[in-house]
Amino acid sequence: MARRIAIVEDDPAIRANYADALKKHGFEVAAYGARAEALAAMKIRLPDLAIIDIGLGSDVDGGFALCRDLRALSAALPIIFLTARDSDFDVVSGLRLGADDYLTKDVSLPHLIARIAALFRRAELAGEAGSGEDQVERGALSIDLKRFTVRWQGALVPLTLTEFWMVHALAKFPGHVKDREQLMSEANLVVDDSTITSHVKRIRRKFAAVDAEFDRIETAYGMGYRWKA
Amino acid sequence: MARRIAIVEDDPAIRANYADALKKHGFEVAAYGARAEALAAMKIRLPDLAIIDIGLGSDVDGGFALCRDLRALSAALPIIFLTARDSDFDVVSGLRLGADDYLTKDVSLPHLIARIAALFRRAELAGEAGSGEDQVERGALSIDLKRFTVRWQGALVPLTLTEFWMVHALAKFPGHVKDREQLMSEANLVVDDSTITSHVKRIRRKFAAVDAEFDRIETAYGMGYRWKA
DNA sequence: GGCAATTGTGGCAATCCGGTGGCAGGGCCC
DNA sequence: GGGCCCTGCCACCGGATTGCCACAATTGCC
Repeated sequence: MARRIAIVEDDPAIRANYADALKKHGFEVAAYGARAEALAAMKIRLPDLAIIDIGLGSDVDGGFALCRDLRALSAALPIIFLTARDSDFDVVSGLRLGADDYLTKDVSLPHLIARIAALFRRAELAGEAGSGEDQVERGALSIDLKRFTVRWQGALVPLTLTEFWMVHALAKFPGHVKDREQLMSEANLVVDDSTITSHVKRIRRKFAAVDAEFDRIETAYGMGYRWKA
Repeated sequence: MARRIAIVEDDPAIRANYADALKKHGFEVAAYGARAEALAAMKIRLPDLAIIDIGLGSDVDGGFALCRDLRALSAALPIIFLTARDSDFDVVSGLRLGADDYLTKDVSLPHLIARIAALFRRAELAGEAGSGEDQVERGALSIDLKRFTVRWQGALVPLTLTEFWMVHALAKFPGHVKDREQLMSEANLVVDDSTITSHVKRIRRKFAAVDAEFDRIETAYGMGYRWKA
C-alpha cells in the first residue's frame, strides 16, 4: 500500500510540480491550495505525511496555523515545512510548532525525497513499538484513528478532537487507570485538572445520547479514569 | 534526568564550543574527537542522541562509517550530521545511511537546538507505548500498578489510593518490616502515626470482607508492619 | 501480676475530589 | 458582524476519603 503524502502549497505550478515528482516516486499524493481546504480534507482522512508551505495566498502565516491544527489531529503525523522563507526565525518557529523538518524550496528533488524517506523510517519505528493500528476495537466501541470517528454499538458518537483523544487514551488499554496528566498529554493539552473533568462530563453525555445505559468510563477516585472492559 | 547527547567532531575548538552550548541548554554532553573512540564509548553506553561530523581528521568519510556502525547498534538512536560539507550528494548519502537530520555548520545555535528538540519529540513518540504491564504477585495477592487494583485469592479488594500504596509498600518486600514513616513516604503522606494505624485497620477490614481468615498484615510491635509471606 | 508503651476500634469532622450547570473567550463559518 | 461550536474554568454540592481522638485491648518487660 503506497504512502499518502499531502502537499499544501498555494502556487498551482509549484504544487503540480512537486505532486508529479512525488507520484513518480511511488507515493500517493493529495494536493491542496488553501489552509481550510487542506485541514478539512485531512480531518476526514489523515495522510501519512504532510508537506506544507508557510505562506498560503493572502494568509501569510497560514502554514504555521495549519501545522498547529494538524499537530492537534495527530501527534505522530510527520510534518515537513517546505517554503521559500529561510530566516532562522522561521525555521525555529516552524520546528517549535511541532514540525519534523524544515526545508527551503531550493532543495533538490533527491534531497527532498531523502528527507521524506528518513522521516518515514523514523515514523515507522514508532509504529512498530506502539499500536501502529489505525483502528481500535474494544467490544461495542470502535475507533478510527485516520478518520477521527468513534462508534458505540455501531452508532457514531460525535466527539470533538480533544474528546476523541481522551477516549482513545482511555480505550487503548481498557482497565488501565489514566490520571489527569496522562490524559492531558495524550490529547496534547496543558490545562487545569477541572477541565479534564469537564471533558469527561461531555464525553459521557455524548455516549449517553447514543446509549442511555452507557457507563464504561469509570472514575477511580483520586487516581483518574478508566475504560471498563 | 537530562538527555545525553554525544558529539563527534575532530576540531577541538568547535567540539568544545558545541559541547558548551548544549550543556547550557541542560543537556548532558559526551564529546569525542575520533571515530573509534566514539564508537567504543557508545557501545558501552548509548547516548540519547548523536551529532556527528563527516570528516574526522584523516578519515575523510569517518562520520559516514560511524553513522552506519551506530545504526547497527540501535535503529532508534537519533542521529544528526553536522558538517561543513553542503553538497546535495553528501546530504542524500547521509540520510540514506540512516541519519535523521543533516545540518551544515553555518546553522545558528537556536536552529540546532530546535532541530534537536524536534528529534527528541519524535523519538519520544516511539518510546511511549513500549512499557509493559506492571504487576506484583505474592501468592494469593496480586497488585496491578496500571489498573490500581488489588486482588486477594482472585477477588477484587476495593482499596482507596492511600490504602493501595500502603499495601504495595508492604507487599513489595514480603517479610520486611516497614515502620510508619516508611509507609507514609511510600504513600506520599505526612501524617500522624495514629493515622497509619487507622489505615492499616481499614485495609485489614477490606481484606477480611473478601476472606474472613485474612491475617497477612502482621504487626511488629514497636517497629511497624510486615506482609507475612 | 503490674505497669508503661503500643496498637486496635469506633466514630466523627474536616478535607478532598469529582459531577454539574453555567458562563466567557476565541475561533470559525456564513 | 452575528451565530455557533469548542474549550477552559469556576462555584456549588454531595459523597468518598482521610486524619485524628478517646478509649479499650494487647504487648513487652520487670
